[in-house]
Amino acid sequence: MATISDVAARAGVSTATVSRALNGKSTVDPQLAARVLAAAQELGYQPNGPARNLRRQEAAVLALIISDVENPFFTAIARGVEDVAHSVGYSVVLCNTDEDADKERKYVDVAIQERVAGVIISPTATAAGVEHLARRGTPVVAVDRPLPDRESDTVLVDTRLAARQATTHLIEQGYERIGCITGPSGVRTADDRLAGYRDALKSGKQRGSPRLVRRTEFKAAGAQKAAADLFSQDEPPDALLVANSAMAIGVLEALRSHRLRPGQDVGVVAFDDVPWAGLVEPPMTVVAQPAYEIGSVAAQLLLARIADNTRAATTTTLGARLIERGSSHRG
Amino acid sequence: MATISDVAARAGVSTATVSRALNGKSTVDPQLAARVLAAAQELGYQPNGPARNLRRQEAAVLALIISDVENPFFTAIARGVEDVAHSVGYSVVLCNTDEDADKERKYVDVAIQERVAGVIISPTATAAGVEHLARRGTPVVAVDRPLPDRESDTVLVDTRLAARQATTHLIEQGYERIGCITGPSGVRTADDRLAGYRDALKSGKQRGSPRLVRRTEFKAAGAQKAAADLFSQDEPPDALLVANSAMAIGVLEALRSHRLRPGQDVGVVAFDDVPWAGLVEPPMTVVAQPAYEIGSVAAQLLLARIADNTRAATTTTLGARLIERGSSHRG
DNA sequence: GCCGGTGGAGTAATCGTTTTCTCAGAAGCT
DNA sequence: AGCTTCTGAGAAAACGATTACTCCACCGGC
Repeated sequence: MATISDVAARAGVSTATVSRALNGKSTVDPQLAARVLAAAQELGYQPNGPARNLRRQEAAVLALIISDVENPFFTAIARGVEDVAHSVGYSVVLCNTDEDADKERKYVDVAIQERVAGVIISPTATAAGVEHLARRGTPVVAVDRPLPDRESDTVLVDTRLAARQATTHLIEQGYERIGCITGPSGVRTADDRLAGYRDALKSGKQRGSPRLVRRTEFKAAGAQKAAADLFSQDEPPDALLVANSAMAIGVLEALRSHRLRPGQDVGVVAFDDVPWAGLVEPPMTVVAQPAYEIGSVAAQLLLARIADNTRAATTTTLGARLIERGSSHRG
Repeated sequence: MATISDVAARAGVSTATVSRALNGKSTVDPQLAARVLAAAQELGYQPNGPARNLRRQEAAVLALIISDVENPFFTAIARGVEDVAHSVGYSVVLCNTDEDADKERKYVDVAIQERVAGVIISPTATAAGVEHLARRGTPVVAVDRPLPDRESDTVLVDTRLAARQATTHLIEQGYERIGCITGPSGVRTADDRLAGYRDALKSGKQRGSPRLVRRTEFKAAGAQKAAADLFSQDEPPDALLVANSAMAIGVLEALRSHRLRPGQDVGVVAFDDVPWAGLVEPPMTVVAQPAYEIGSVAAQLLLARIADNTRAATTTTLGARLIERGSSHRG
């Protein structure tokens, strides 16, 4: 593997000049620069990243730590981050925590060890290890959920309001026993969606009941059980607010096996506008979150903070949009 | 940020001893080792990755270069890779090429520059830049599609056979004008699925026709147009083999807008068993590919090759499974 | 008692860049 | 002409780990 000194030798200059020429730094005689470039080309020179990062004390890499690669919401965020990052020459490393505090801690440590320039994270309930980042001074942006204590840049969706609007929509459609299936207690988005649901019931003069609420992992299997459980009660719900798209799959399966038709028998609104939402029968009413935008905004904030870490921490709250389809209409 | 010499000073030993103690190398007096560990703990020491990688001439990182993070098939592969890699202490960097040769080339260069230990890639049609990897001696495993000329470890699905079986299934169900919507020419999986489709027609004594075949990007939008196009012909197809799940979404949308019922009017089989396949009406018949297994096998092969680069290149071909649901039955 | 072997720890070289000095020569000014 | 200023390029010092050597002390065998 060719090194910078091979290039220097071939071009008949010092390594310092090669470095300057290749990085377009300061002023190098154009003729020399051309010679250096040619030499590098001929040797197929690829700079040694670790050496560069060691010297620079920082890698042009952003770490994106999310809780589930298989959730379309997070992959859309990833795209938003990537597009922005790449446009300014940063690479993105995607890390998958599976909502597991140990994995999260491990990835945070890897991020620190590799001296990434910054971290975008959707923290687990405990936000394990993020204080290490703070200690080291690595810029952090939280997405989807805020960090518990640390103040940092944060990009959120007003998910409580969105949940409220979705629930209000169900009330307006005439549903009278509206249930809610949301994520684990302690996960902020899960709590917020539940809170928004309750807000709506209260202002809609409906009485809520713990018997209409279930909490489980953000997965299909858990939601299916929860829904089955709800529908085998004496007074089952006639509508459901579902906190994400994986859960929606479980709920729809449960409805099917109970021979309940979405819309007709049980109104359904779920979070996240997945591509297949329009294909089920009837099409599913959803709360569309601006996932791509979350990612791109987060990346921009992170880059700004990398450039200037003295900026005050900001919180950006984006709006969600209710997309009405058949699953929330009786007719 | 604490360095290894800070730890050494605090423990009253040399940096060499610290390094040995922390890496569990050779023999260090247990008492000393304990002192070192304590010192590291107290200082919150995190080794400097770039420095280590520079010296070791290799990073404990695998690059996974795929063509679409939003495709569940590829995210499932990613999980397979991750699980294996992490179990032996490697990290995984996920890179998204969007089927774009330039991005692919760029990511390959990044992988080389960062001196990753190995690369798993689903190459674009041109496999841009992979020869750089070969030149540098970086181990490579191809997944989903083979590399054009380079011989390397490869993990494939027998997608041609799967397409043939799926098409034969449609023939057996009594469909008589079976069409095919597949990916761009030159993409191996797209070509193979088309070939398998033709194999089946031939042995089923059905006459194929170019008017029943459409090629487009592996995306919903393209497939929707293609399907709309097919159905507005004089003699439209009465069944379709669809080459991936994103395309299936486009096809189902097109069917809906033409008021054609899957199964009843038009038989449908699509590749990839996505979670929502069972939820559409009627449930969709699919070809389930062992995506997670592709990833885990690929990671194992890569790790083996990292350990011993003299091994002969192998090709592993996994089978796919047809899951029959309602969309391919008339009744 | 001497010598080779060995376990355990320190010294210092090394990885390949970037970047700070340093310096030579050209150019500009009076 | 003599002085400063400026420009461009080289020499060499980092960056922080790993590891090949070296060295010391101790042990056992003869």
